Amino acid sequence: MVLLTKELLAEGEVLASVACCGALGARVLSEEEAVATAELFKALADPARVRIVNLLATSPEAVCACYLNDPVGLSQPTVSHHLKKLVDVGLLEREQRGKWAYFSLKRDAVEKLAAVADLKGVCC
Amino acid sequence: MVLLTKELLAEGEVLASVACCGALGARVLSEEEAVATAELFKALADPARVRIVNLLATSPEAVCACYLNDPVGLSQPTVSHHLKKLVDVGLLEREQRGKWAYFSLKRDAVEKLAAVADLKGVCC
DNA sequence: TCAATATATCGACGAAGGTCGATATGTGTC
DNA sequence: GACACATATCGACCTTCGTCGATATATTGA
Repeated sequence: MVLLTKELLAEGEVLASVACCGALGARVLSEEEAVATAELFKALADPARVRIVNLLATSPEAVCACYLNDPVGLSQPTVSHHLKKLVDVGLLEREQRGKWAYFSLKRDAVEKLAAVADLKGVCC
Repeated sequence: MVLLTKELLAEGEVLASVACCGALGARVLSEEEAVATAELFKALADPARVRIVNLLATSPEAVCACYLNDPVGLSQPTVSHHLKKLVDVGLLEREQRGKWAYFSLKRDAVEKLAAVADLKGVCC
């Protein structure tokens, strides 16, 4: 079984789970699609990362990492760890501004997430 | 910090994470909302559960558990374990028909999931 | 070049979770 | 009631993951 993992991707590339997972209600998913879709949800399966995405979603502009440590309430290395996960999965974009790192939501990833999670009209 | 866990819920009640988590892009979430939202995403953060939800979403009617073991490709206890998780979080409905257990997507949970995942118009 | 600051990486630890075989529970049938 | 079958629970194992302190890397400014 071929899985979409870091080992299969060239160095520096993002996981980009959002680019290959299928809408949950559209059709029967292949195993790889199921794994990729789970990967996307897994990125949001932690309160700290939900908090980060929420903070970015409610901000009109990119947010400096230094403004995230306190609201999230975890140590700087841990927040950095979560930010990396969100970037790797393709949900966040990282921009270097001097010594600061700014993060923002990726438009296409956000749309993909909404599409994957949309099951309306399919069930019940 | 008060968390939404099984211990805080009366026996027989579902976790119902879908009933209390907030839309990611609407406003700044409280800690409890962030936890509940993560709980919902966590339910779909596994390929097997994605597969189950996908199978139910692409089926016009409730599906017997006995038809899920093979497509999911895991042992019967493991599939049962995943089904329980999905029911507990409020995404699935369980119906007993004779000796068989039938599962289907819960409409309100599905709508909630779509609402939570919808970030369009907020970011970028 | 050196000091200061922001961020990332490393290593380790404990908790949480997925999986299975064995077994218990529940339901219908004879 | 005894049996067969579907499903759930249990116990154990191993992996993954979140977290932190310590440290490395990178950027700015003097």
